Amino acid sequence: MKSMASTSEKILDVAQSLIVAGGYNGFSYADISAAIGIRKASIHHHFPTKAELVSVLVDRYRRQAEVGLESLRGELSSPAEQLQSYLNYWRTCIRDASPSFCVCAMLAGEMQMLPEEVASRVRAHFQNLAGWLTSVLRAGMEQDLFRLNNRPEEEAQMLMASVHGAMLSARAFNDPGLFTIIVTPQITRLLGRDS
Amino acid sequence: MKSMASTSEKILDVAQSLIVAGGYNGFSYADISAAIGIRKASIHHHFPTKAELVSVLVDRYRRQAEVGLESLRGELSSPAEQLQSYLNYWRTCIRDASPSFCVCAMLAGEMQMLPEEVASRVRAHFQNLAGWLTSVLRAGMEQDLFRLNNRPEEEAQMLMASVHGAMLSARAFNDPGLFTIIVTPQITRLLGRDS
DNA sequence: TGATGTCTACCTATTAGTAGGTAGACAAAA
DNA sequence: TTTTGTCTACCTACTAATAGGTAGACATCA
Repeated sequence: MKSMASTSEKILDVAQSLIVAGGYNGFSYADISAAIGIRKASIHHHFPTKAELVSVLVDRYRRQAEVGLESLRGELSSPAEQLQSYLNYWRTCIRDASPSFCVCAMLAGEMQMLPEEVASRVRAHFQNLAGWLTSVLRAGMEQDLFRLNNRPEEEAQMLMASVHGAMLSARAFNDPGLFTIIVTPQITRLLGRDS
Repeated sequence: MKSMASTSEKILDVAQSLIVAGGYNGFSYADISAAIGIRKASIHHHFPTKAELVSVLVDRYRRQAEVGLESLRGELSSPAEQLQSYLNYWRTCIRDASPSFCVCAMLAGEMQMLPEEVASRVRAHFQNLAGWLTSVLRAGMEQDLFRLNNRPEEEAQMLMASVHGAMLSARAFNDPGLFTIIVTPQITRLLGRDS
């Protein structure tokens, strides 16, 4: 009973890895079909249109992200540890090339030509993530763990941009380690003063 | 004698704006054809294959960027002003939605499925930009204008990631002002201590 | 029985790219 | 001076492959 993933979940898994590699226009039903050994028509049975497939995909991604981030927010760990865990997640992903890029970050680049139903979901993820980071930063500030030079919501945007930019650079230079090099000093900066 | 742009340059102009909007797979010869009122076959006359078209496009972009950055390096302005000018360029672009995104940053996201001839050129641009930022930061450090917490080449990577991430966020939130909000504090940080 | 999932077999539109030809500019040869 | 050839830029008309999507038959399972 190793992987009991349903067909529709397998479809979403493959679609996600294809989007991460090449964006919305970078994959087709034929690609998915070939990858999991099922006919195109069967994929249409589960997801009538491409826009719907990607919408469901982003919904699933958002749900997983929400759960993941929420679980970090437990009383167990300090805001500093929460932030570090978030970054460790991506560091591991990028090193192991599992999903070496955030689906929503990828789609955000194509915002202007995405079906509206997809675009709005991507926007929503960005809002969620910014919100989570803001609340963690604010908590850390109130506990005197972080010394912020800007308002928490601004520092959250800065951090989010660093993370996404670091993903891009790691990919452009084909150097997973670059992610850590870029992102770690930003945390160091929040924690204290000097590196 | 307003705009005497040659046909091939018009093709590149349109292609560039289409790539910025939707990436490599986000445009077709038919799109360009419709945009400038010329037949598809005529575009193939100028650029036999899509990979070649985009390669020439990236070459042109790199040349322009090189010239632009080089002109900032004149003795006239301090490293701090050079950095500021670079950011102002993008701030204006994003505000006016001209090319509201760096072509190479867009393509870097699709790295994994780009024709090799294109991918290598995109990598080269990232290298150039990182190099330029490194040398400006190093100069500023030596003149005691910047107080860096990390090695110049690392700070350059951090800054570059911030810029690209800020472009992405500005697009995701559909808020050009976000670019400045994200990027300005990074400069402030380099310049002195407190915001 | 009927719902679910998969299939074969198709459809139309679009993709990148090709074949072959036309009209005009320019230059050298007659 | 005409004529011949070459070149550039564009055209119409096509190709093979792929895109997303549909209709309906068949099987399995509750």
